Amino acid sequence: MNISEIAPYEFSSVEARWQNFWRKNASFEVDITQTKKKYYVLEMFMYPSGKVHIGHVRNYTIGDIIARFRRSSGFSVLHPVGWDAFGLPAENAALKQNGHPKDWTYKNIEIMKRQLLSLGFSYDWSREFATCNESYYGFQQKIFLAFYKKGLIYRKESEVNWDPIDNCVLANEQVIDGRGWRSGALVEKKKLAQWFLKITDFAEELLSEIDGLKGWPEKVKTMQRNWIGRSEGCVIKFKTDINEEIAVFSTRSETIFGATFLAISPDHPLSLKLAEINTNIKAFIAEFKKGSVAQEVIDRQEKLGVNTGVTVRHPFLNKDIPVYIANFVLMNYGTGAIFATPAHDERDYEFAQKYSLPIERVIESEGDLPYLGNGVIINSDFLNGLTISEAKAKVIQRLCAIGIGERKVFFRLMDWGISRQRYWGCPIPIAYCDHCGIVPLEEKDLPVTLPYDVDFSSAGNPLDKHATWKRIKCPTCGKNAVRETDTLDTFFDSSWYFLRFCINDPNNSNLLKKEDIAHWMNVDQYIGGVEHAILHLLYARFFAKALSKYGFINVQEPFDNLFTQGMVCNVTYKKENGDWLFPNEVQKKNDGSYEVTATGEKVIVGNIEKMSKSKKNVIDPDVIIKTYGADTLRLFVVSDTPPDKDFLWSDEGLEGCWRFINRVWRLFVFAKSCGANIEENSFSIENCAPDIRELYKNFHRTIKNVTDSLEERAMNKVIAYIRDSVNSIYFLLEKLRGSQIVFRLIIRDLIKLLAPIAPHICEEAWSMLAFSGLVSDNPWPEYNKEYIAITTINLPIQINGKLRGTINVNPEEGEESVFEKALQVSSVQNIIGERSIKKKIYVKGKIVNFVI
RNA sequence: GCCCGUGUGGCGGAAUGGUAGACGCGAUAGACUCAAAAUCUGUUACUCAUUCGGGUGUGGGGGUUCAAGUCCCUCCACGGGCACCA
Repeated sequence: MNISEIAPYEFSSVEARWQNFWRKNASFEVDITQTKKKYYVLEMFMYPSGKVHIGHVRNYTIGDIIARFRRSSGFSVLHPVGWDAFGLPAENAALKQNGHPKDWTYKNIEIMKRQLLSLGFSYDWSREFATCNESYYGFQQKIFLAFYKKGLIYRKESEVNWDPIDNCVLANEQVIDGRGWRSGALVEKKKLAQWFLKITDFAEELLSEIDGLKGWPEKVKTMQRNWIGRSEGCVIKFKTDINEEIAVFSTRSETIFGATFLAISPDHPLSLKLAEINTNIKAFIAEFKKGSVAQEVIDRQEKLGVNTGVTVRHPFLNKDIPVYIANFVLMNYGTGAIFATPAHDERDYEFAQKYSLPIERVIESEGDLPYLGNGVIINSDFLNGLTISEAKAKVIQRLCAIGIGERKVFFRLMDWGISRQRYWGCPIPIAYCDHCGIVPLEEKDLPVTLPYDVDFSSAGNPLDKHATWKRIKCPTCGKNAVRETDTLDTFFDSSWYFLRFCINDPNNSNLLKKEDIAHWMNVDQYIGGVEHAILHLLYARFFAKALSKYGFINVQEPFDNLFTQGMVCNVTYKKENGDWLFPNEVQKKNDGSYEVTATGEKVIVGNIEKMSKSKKNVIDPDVIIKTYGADTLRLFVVSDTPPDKDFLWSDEGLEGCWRFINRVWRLFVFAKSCGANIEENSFSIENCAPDIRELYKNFHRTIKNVTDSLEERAMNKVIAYIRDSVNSIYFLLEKLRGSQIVFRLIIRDLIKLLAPIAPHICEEAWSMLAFSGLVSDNPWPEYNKEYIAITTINLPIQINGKLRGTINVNPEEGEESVFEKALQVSSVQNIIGERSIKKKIYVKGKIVNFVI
């Protein structure tokens, strides 16, 4: 048989066949009775938006490769799949298409599930659930009640984006340039009673335990640390001339002698009080209240303030300093008040300049103010001459001693607002009774299910407008009451789903069985986008801690290893008028430029950007799977680029992977034609021809390299090593025809090595070559240490650190003998000539270097 | 502004302080073919010599070392995160 005559690989029927086989045989279902060591692989679950995109494919392929690798390495691998199914887009789509969020969501799940199946992922489908399933959110309501009863959930007034025309609350993404997305009205800040989760109770733990997360990227840990933002400082009470105290928080207490004014937040109680008697202040606060709560607007704001007329006494100086209301002081951090030291703080400096307030230097330095660096304290009475840290310690001690200071730690982290004025979310199991107030529902009344018959035709929360749903009897007194009509933030849903996957039958079980959780947790490998580095991962960590504290489970940190994959990018194409074009709408011309295929219009090739619908630089996985098969796509999305880096789509690269799949296919078919069903134990490598022996030994090195690279999740290297060994096999193809046993052994292990990446073709080859069972069930190949031991090396010889030749030596050979051989190399002799050698270096098995 | 990260051929990228550029893409040549495609086999950092061979090269500059892409200092560029947090 001539290898070039082998027909192309018929992926389509093969892939469908094995997908059906795995599904029918529940090949990847697991339970806790298995005696093997457990391994839990989890990819961040998907929002059912309607279509799987290439970014998902990359994420889930990385996960599947790890899952399949661990499985064949002898682990019992839990690899579940589910849907993060509540959320705003379903409501938007329902509005647009006159449909229902529930129908829209379940229809999308069906479509996307079919897509996932067509990629051959090794999921345990028996554990699949969506967060909008009653069994899931019903249990979530139990968690809510438990947290509520423990005081971890509370109700508080909080600001929201309010659309005054539609009379409804807007999510941040519904505010566009400060206006409501539907009405176009200027969005206002409005206070509304909302539910909060006291995540700040766990701030210290959430921060300190980041250090123990050895398997997390440093970058993510840093982001979480910054987000929690612990700062140590001192709260200082200032006496005012109106018989009140103002408490300020400072981390720079050593600069207190430079304090020339106090600034308080417009939301500070004193501000509000003064507003009642001072129209200037009232106007200032009113102006401040306008405008959006959106961060981008706040960030660009100019520093503004108003003098209250109130003064405070400086604690150490015989002087009074004014109190200003300033828009840059935040009520929700620290005490909502600061002492301002313009000489050593940029914001204070800017404010002082604007309002012509005095600026007094208290840290010695040269150059312009504000000065933020280190130095010696000056103009500060008992602090003079001290360093910053000495002064800080001394002044805090003094403030505490005279009873106006207190050491204090504040966190940037704020409590998590969990209520949303939306329909498509988990109902909050609370009743409001005129007699009893806020009453939690009882467990027997759970789940509180979402009504299907809701009206989206007018603005506002459909649950609130529903005729009957919210009217209930009070669980305590039995009188008429109403339900809470807010639903939970979808981050709440995704904060514990990984625990639910541990339960055998998550759609029917009403328990979070401790033994199941104990068996599967922690997640050994979690994989997802870095966009969830802060919120989702922080909330999930918080849930694990809170649920453990209240006895539901016993898990401290849920994710042992975290892997954040890069984005999938592609070039963009535009018409001259700026309209974006899909890649399949353009074609390359002979001169290398592009034109619109249909019309011949000129095409501008734009930047490489993250694939997104709006820029139309998307690739439809379905089309790729149909044209090249799932294995080719899986191979492509992890080849070349390391999985944590951004991946650039290229049609040529994809073609290259398709060629490689066919190249190995031909190899498999060729191997089959060579026959051989000979037992391994009748084989001795010493009887082989030298080049075949070398090939076989090198293949063992490939096994090692592939295994090591998989351990470090470097799929690009895995593929490089496999390709390299395939090349070597091709090189000796005709000789291998006469060495069936070696050939068969190599092919057998090659199939195993490739199987996690391209499972369909490998399963097919495994069965075609009559190996027993499934390749998915077979153990990972092991390498023979003797075969990879190096017996001769090509030793580089350097002169003054420059490569001048090589010699073949045994790595065990003695130093003197190596030098002798090295000096005989003609290129080395030519350079050394008559010169004397000052120093000879031999690093065993590595290098020779002569210094002349 | 602060905190991370990254900088290597035409491109994606390899390289426990020890032969820089594995593997792939692209390019290019040969074999096969009437021809093309596919396939198989070469070549492919730059540069001078175009024969042996030499020189230069991992963002720039400096340093440590027998030896630096790798370690240290410094500057530059790009990417990301946070950003009135007192």
